Amino acid sequence: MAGIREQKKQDTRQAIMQAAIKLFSEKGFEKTSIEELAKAAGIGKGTIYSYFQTKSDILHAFCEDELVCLHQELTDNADKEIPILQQMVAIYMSEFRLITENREFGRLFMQQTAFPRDVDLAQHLENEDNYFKLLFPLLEKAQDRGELRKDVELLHIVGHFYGLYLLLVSAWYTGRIPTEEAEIALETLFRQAMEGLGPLPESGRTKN
Amino acid sequence: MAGIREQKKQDTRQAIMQAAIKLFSEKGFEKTSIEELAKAAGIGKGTIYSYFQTKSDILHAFCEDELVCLHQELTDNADKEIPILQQMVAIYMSEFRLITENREFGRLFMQQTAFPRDVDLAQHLENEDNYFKLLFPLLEKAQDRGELRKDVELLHIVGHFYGLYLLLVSAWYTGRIPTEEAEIALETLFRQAMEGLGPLPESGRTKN
DNA sequence: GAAAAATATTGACTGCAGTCAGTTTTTCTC
DNA sequence: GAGAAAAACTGACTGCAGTCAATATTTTTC
Repeated sequence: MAGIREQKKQDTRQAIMQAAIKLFSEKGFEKTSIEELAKAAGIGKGTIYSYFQTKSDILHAFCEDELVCLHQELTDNADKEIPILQQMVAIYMSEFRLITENREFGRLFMQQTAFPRDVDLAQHLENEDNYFKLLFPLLEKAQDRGELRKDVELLHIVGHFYGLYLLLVSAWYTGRIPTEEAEIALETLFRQAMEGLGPLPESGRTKN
Repeated sequence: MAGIREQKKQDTRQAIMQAAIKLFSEKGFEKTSIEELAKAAGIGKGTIYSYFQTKSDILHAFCEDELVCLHQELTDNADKEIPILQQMVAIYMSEFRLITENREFGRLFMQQTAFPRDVDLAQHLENEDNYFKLLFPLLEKAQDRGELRKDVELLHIVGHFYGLYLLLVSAWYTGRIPTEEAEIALETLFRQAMEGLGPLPESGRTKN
């Protein structure tokens, strides 16, 4: 049977990830060498490269895993009846917390996620699609409740929120938005997105 | 007098930039080594590092220069009376063209610009401030013409547009938006931003 | 204009990411 | 279960980014 080999592969991958989390957290990403990492994981240097293409891939894989869990959890447990604005803020804020928990990790992850190398595209698109699949139902419900326009594609709506999230993270890295103001800033941006930047119609703004 | 030294410094910097443009264009960024670059510029390897902190800084400095010129030119010559939406599309599209002209350059530039390393923060913030100063007058005029809400901070408006621009570039790198659809996509996003994602008030949407 | 101080330049050196030819381990075949 | 085929593992090796102690050039001082 094809059992031992598969099992070992899982174990090795796990060992690399474990060692990576430990060392990256202790010494930082840059200061940890692949050779150290290999030693800590109890394998040879070359082996790492049959599991991950580059050093930062290891980090990225870890973040990706965390995010997938987080998103799944959030969308499963979310209260789907509260206003979509609050739902989106909640989802993106927990992503934000994960990213900003470790400044250095987060930067590499965001750089790779927002502007991925061509080599990583296939993987990236798959992750992104899964992500959209999680958000779409929430947005559809919101459309049904009349909170969102129905004449705009869901993909565009997701994109819109995501763009503003990118801005938030960018502004955090430049120091324009400090951690403690992030949530309020995101809410403000999302509210602006809902209401529009154009002039108020004479009937006044819709709220929330 | 403090002339010869200053002059030489200018010349050397220029020589590095020239050599960089040439080699990066011919062989690509990754394939060009600092040693080659130094030889092409007629200086020693170490000297490069007293002008730029890292290899990608050289690229970044080049892009930054180009963008500063471009923005100045655009905002000077722009027709300040056409709808703000068209103005913003024009400005960001020329930035987009510059970025996407060379995929690899552009990626590094965007990664650095959106999520800059802490070492580069001071420089980055200065550039960003200059950039805002160029856009603010355009937005203020638009507010006066009644095209933009006056109860939203200019910084938030700029941020909003910039976030959507980040999204566009990101979507281009993932292949979700092909080059030829970029302009229409950006216009759509910006229009959505103006109109809002929330439900249409009974009086109907404002147009443009 | 000579000696001293300040600044710029240099390339040999270090450390590490990533490769690859050779070796070991697992699976398949009869 | 022996021998062949396939897959995984390994660490010596390569190439390059970035450093730094030594050297060269420019400016300042008297």
